[in-house]
Amino acid sequence: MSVFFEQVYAVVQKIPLGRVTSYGAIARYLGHPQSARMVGYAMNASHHRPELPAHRVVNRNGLLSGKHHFTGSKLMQQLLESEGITVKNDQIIDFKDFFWDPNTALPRMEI
DNA sequence: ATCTTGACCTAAT
DNA sequence: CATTAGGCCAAGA
Repeated sequence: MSVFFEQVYAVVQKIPLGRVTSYGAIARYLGHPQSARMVGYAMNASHHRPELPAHRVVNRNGLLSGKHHFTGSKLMQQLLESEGITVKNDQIIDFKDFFWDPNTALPRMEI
């Protein structure tokens, strides 16, 4: 497994409860601003890590693009709503209010 | 070995 | 406004 994947998991684990972030934000934080797809791919490969709060990662529009990868089509939404986030039509309401940006919330990765 | 398919994003048209 | 094009690179066929 590549180091990049591990870094993605490390960031995802730091997402506070009740907050969400996006694939691109994680990619940017890891220094690969154009590798957002790889973050998504890393999540796809993260099924062997049940403790990972994968439901707190959505796309940049607040859309639950990965809900089909959870067991049960409503599970991702239920997990988010159980943390106080409102979801309607696979879309997070007031997304910007819940958005958690690792680039500002975490110390920037030092050189 | 090649080809296709993605839990994506940005910039340009 | 909407649409396209390009970049990213790991797996599965």
